[in-house]
Amino acid sequence: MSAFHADIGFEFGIPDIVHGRPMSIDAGDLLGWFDNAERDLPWRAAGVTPWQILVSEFMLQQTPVARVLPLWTDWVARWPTPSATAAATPADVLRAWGKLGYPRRAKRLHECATVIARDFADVVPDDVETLEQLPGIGSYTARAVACFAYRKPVPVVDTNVRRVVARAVHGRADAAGPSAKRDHADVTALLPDSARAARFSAALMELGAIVCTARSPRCDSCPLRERCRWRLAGSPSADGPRRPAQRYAGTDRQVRGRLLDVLRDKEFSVTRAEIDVAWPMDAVQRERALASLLDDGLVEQLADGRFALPGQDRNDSTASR
DNA sequence: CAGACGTGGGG
DNA sequence: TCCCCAAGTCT
Repeated sequence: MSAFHADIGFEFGIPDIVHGRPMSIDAGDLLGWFDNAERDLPWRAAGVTPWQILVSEFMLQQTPVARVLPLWTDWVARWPTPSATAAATPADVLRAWGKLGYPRRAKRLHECATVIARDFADVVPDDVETLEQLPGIGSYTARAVACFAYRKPVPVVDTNVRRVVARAVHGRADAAGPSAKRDHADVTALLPDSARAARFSAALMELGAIVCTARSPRCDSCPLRERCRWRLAGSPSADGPRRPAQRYAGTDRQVRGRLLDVLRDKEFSVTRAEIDVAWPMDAVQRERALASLLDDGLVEQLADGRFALPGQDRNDSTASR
């Protein structure tokens, strides 16, 4: 048993053999599990278009599935294509986004739709390089779209994948700092034949999302438990320093959220006074938050000094002429 | 590269 | 209650 453990040289890229099979993650194990455990998420249904998948990826950035679920279906029914989305005003899009969080994503999604409608004939690009150039699309989202919408065998690395790889392959309690080059190399090495690669990536993410979770992993029901290096090493706890938890209460982010909330709820524009009551405690902070919202294009000031969501319909009785 | 950027639910 | 964290992107 001790000799067994001695063979686990996870400091090196040696493809160790356990029970006659390669170490780390076996595609068959993972895919077999996924066939039964896959969640029935609406954006995975047959007939969902690349654009609609892209919308789900925007919404899922730093946001739990449970909070995206109630929004996505109505959203894609209302704006099924890039051109339909582009035809809406940013204000419409920001309102539909509601309190999903990080409203800049909504703005970028609208910008992304505009570019795709105008420059790509309303067709979402299928290659990572092109996708990465679009507003709001970074390395993860570009790969997710290429993989999940177009079935391309590209590595898709999100926080779930990084955690699963850190544990199962590297024997660490959690992922080290992100490193695109290393992360992609890690996953590329795991990818099975191109026919199964896309589903493998979906399965890897799914495992991290519902089994190999950050807080309390359910190793007992993990399809990788027999060869997971972290588990074989005795599931050691994390060693490195915890990065300080980010505060929210009292931050500019909270103020921005509060101000935007006022604008979302008003049908037309609002006065400076209405902005002020949304955050009366600190005028300096309030002005800073408002300025940043203006700067981000999330809010605009009208000629009469009132504030509104960008592209907001001004045709109300109080609008100046 | 560290820090900003929303929001709310679960342990 | 408080803290952690959830399919990242941009500067």
